[in-house]
Amino acid sequence: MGARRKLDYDCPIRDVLDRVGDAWSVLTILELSKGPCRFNALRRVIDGISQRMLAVTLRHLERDGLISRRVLPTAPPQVEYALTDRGQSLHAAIGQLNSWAVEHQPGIRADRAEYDDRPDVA
Amino acid sequence: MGARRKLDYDCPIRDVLDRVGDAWSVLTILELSKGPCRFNALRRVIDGISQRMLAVTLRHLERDGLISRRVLPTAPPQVEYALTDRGQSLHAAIGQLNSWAVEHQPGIRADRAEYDDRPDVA
DNA sequence: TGTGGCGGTTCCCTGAAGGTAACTATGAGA
DNA sequence: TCTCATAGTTACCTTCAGGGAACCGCCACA
Repeated sequence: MGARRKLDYDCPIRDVLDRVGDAWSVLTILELSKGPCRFNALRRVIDGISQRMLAVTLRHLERDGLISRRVLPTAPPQVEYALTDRGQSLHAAIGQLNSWAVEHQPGIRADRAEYDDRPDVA
Repeated sequence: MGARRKLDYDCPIRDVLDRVGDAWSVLTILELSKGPCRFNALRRVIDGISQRMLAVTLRHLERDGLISRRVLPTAPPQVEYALTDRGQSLHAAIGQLNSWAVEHQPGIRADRAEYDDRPDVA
């Protein structure tokens, strides 16, 4: 949140919004919901994300216990990320929100158009 | 979103995240879910919000058809904001997310503490 | 004739988010 | 031997969201 106001008075939903309000976090969770994935593979599939932001995002998600990080004992060591159970459940919750979005998007779009069209500068 | 990337490829959830990812929008919806409220009353009760951000937030919510704006024919005209049906339903969806947050916050907090404590700079 | 509340709008300026690019080490393959 | 991929980290720089303050017209009250 741009506003670093402390309206985070221990409010639980602020914790989740800090993740869910972040586009990269959501996209990353969506990707990982399809199955485990490595760093550069994620980078290639999450269109437009920078190396730095992917690293930062993954660290945040890992810190919150939403994803797991596993280093594979391969030649150049590869790192596999996967959703934890908690991450899965958040993915489900996001799905709920997504359903709401899908259901209401047409109406929202229409209202926006109407709002933008009316010249009631009055 | 700081990133003005166009990962908004018509993705419905981006629309809703643009509102839900915004702290002020959520707080405003939460306040209005208790009942209609006027501008300055909202300002007083939403701790820390600036006049400008309240105006901006209300306009966004109104544009998306989540709240209604009604000018009362009083002496100094007062303006009453209220959740629309769509706003109510979003409030419900936020409630779902809130439940998730409340349920998982202890675990998240614990994992964060653990993550921060371990000095595996290795 | 102020002063205050109503509901905003406009300006400027800062602080933080995030992009870019350079750098790290290791091993495989040409 | 040179180059690529693996997974990051770090420094630098730009952008823009949002805070703060000033300002608006209007009316009531004292």
